[in-house]
Amino acid sequence: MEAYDHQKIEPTWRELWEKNHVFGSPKLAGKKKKYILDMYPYPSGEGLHVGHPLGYIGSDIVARYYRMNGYDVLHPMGWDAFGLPAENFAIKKGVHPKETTDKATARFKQQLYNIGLSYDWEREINSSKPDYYRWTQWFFLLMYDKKLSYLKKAPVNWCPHCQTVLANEQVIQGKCERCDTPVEQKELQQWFSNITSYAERLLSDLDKIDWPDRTKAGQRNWIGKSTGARITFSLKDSDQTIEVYTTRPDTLGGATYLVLAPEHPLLSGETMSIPNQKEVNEYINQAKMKSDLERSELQKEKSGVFTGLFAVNPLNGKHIPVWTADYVLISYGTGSIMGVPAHDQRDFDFAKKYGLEVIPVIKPSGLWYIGYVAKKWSNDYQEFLTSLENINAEFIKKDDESVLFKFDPKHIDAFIDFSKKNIKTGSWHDVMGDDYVVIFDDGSVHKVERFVEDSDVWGREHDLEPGVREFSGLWDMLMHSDYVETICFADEGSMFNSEQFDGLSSSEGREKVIAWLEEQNIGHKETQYKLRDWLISRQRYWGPPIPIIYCTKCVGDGRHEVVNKNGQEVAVIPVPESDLPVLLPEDVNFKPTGQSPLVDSESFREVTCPQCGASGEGVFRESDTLDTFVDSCWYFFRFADPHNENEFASKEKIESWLPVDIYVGGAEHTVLHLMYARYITKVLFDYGYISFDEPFTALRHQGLILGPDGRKMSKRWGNVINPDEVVENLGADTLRMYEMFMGPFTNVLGWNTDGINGVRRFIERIWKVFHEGEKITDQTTPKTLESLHKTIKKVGADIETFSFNTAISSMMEFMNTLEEKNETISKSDAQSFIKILSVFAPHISEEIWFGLHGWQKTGEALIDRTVQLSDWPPYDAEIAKGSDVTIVVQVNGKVRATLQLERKDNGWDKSDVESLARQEPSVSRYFDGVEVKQVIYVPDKLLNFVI
RNA sequence: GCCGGAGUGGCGGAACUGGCAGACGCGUUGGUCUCAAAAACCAAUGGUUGAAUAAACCGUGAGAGUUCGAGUCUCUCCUCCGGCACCA
Repeated sequence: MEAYDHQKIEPTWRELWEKNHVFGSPKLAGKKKKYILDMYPYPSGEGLHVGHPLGYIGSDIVARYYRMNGYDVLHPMGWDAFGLPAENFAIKKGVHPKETTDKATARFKQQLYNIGLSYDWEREINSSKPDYYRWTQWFFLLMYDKKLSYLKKAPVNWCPHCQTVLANEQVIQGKCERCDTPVEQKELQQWFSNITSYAERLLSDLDKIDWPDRTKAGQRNWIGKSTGARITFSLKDSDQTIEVYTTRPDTLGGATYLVLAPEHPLLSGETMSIPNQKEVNEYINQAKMKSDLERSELQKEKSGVFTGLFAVNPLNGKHIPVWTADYVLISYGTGSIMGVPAHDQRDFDFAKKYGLEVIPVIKPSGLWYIGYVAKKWSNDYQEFLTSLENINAEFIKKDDESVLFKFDPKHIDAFIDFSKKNIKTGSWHDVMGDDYVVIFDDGSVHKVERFVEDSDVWGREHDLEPGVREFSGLWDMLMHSDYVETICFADEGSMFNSEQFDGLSSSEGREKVIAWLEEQNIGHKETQYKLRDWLISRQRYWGPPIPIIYCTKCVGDGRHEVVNKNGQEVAVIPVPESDLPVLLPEDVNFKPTGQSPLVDSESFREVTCPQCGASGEGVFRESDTLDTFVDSCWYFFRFADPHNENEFASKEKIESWLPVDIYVGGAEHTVLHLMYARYITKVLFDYGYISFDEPFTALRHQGLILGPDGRKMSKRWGNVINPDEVVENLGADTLRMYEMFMGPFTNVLGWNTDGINGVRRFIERIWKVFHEGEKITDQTTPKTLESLHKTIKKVGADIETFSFNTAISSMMEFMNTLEEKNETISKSDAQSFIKILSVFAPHISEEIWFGLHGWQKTGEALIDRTVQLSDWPPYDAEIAKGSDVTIVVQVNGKVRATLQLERKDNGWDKSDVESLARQEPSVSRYFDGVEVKQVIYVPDKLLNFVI
């Protein structure tokens, strides 16, 4: 008896598979294809921990499954090898990024190889190699040619630590995604790509792809579509106007002031004079000093200054003040807003702070009244609370001293009634709704419409309570009471205080107001997106150089775009395609200076203008590099044709393999990579390069593996599990199976050393049964046969839905059955089981497979013999159903018995089952002296007596 | 605040279109083997009452509802995780 020795089995098979190119991916005419792709990794110097391969193992199983099911499968792997960590390491240690990257790549590859992943390594790609980034540069030129990439001076995100600009998507909560340094805003000339022109399609096409909900939601949220109106406000005593964007034109009547972002051009004073220019300038400078983070972190406390200007509310002609405040962002909409404090929380906070007018124009359709009553105003506070409960009041805030509540207006009379009885002398109760209703201690009831001053009410309140005397009026008092919490109503309702639009619902009103604005020629419907253009240039070294040459001599030729660069006029000359790649020079100083290190490379700087042939002074290259997300936005095309020297990939090969059928990777790429890749795909589609416009038909995210201590694996905690060690000690098959068995593929799970031993035990049992042949005879016993067919069915279905954990548990169930006394299996049925096992545990399966066939372990005829390329076994649906049925017998929905019956072709009759059930003592004992009202029967499943 | 996702034994988790809740594995307990231990194997394992492998009741975050029957459907609420967030 030969013990299971993974160290003896696994490396040998891996070598044989690789040598014989078992996992090659020819595309044969007429055969179905599956392109199953992992997000290609950044090869970090740290190497892999066991969490990294989780996704790779899952996709590998799926790839193997489809391969065995007769598909041509493309399952490649490559390296996202450009990027900041290697460069930062170079700065710190002086080792060239190329060197560290190549080393890390080799290590990664070895680690992945050791897990027995079925990649076609002949298609390996590396984004830092010239034969790859040549095409990254080509994509840039394509976008430039189609006016999709452009140079623009704009406020951009700048990371002071990394000394480079960042895309919006790389700023996480105001901080650099790499180093966590707060990001600054700088006005810089940068290369952008016009992804915003694809916003609508990027949004609507989400409907046609099979992606996780949260990922789609993340993209929708990032694109941030909103519909509303652009409204032009004219300024008092001036012919200038201010345009605002709003999603709530129905609240126009409530606009009591305007706010401009501090960066708004009007504030410079160049186009018109600003009365309070001095204060405004001070404020602008102050705002400039703040980082984005500071501006948003201080959001509780709003700030701003009055410009001295007044605008005219077009709906009611009121003169309203114009302010500037940094809660308004220049980058969204028109950079200015109308302040509607009654119906927007932010505007309300601002108005409250600066004492601006609040005019409500939307009421909540008479759905409720809001009231506030303090204990000190009531005779019996407890009784008052009980009365409130009797009218079904909903408590917003309730404690021993006071209560804030709301209730249905139909109870207003009841409220007035019990309030009258419960008011302390010298006090009053009040509620706010359609009206402001006040009930005084003498029983008089006052109703105030629209919160306007009412001398009766105000006078009485003033007389009754000393505290009231501090306030200048009714509104002032409301604003300083607990009502403030409820005065601002941001939902939809019906319009009032809005001239001809009174009585309309918000949704109707929106349309009508927009129509009216259009008639007056002072506004129109508008759609806005949060998505910004993609900033693609970086002032760093380790990336593909941007293939652009600037030439002063070509400025006048009228054929090239002219820009101002470093204070001089230059023509923008794209590097001709035949001159690609623009090689990344190696003789550079990596120190980040805020300029690309390429500036200092002599070999890089010296260039001849491809247009006019000039060189020397006045002709120079763009020294910025492309962001690594440009590398990764197209790499999945390259796998179809990785060695093509004439195109990024041939059209024919793209069409035969793409789009990617199943894409597997981390959820952290919700917006960055996945959005850019979709964008590039749409560009290629639009310009006729490809015939599809979504790159990834289906997307799945793998979960996270935490350390045994439940913390994220990290050197810092000393809880990193290295896959190399697991492979060494327990074997790649055990590692693969355990990672798939740990739990659902997408879950966050802790590594458990006991758990992996359980899987190892399972594998050893398989070895004992199949390799030692303990249970193999020439007959499969019926029970085992049924279990086998069930298992084949379930494993196949589970793989397709990424339910690997349940696939493995059904294989365990099968083994449990087979290992029961007297159960045996035939050789060919054993082979079927080994086939399905092989996608999870390829090495041991191959060993057993060869053993069952009596073949020698050699490369001879391996392609024809290997279990890896065998056919997925079919299952017999009839056998899988089983020979017996179990019918549950319930009395009033409670299980009282089960009937084990032989399966009948057309199922059991209700009457037969019922009479059998009635014979069961555990059922019939419930029938004494009661009448069975109803009997419910679900064929072959359940019988329920209702008594 | 908004948008997603999820709450099931001691733990990871099963449960198809509503139909035996807790599959499978870990852990735990008992046993076999052993001088002993480990490993391996066998058995038990949601909770309460109970001598019980009798029986009953309770059990899928909380509360209501629909239904003969709810982990699954509907409503309200709570908690946790993830993403976005002054986007007008």
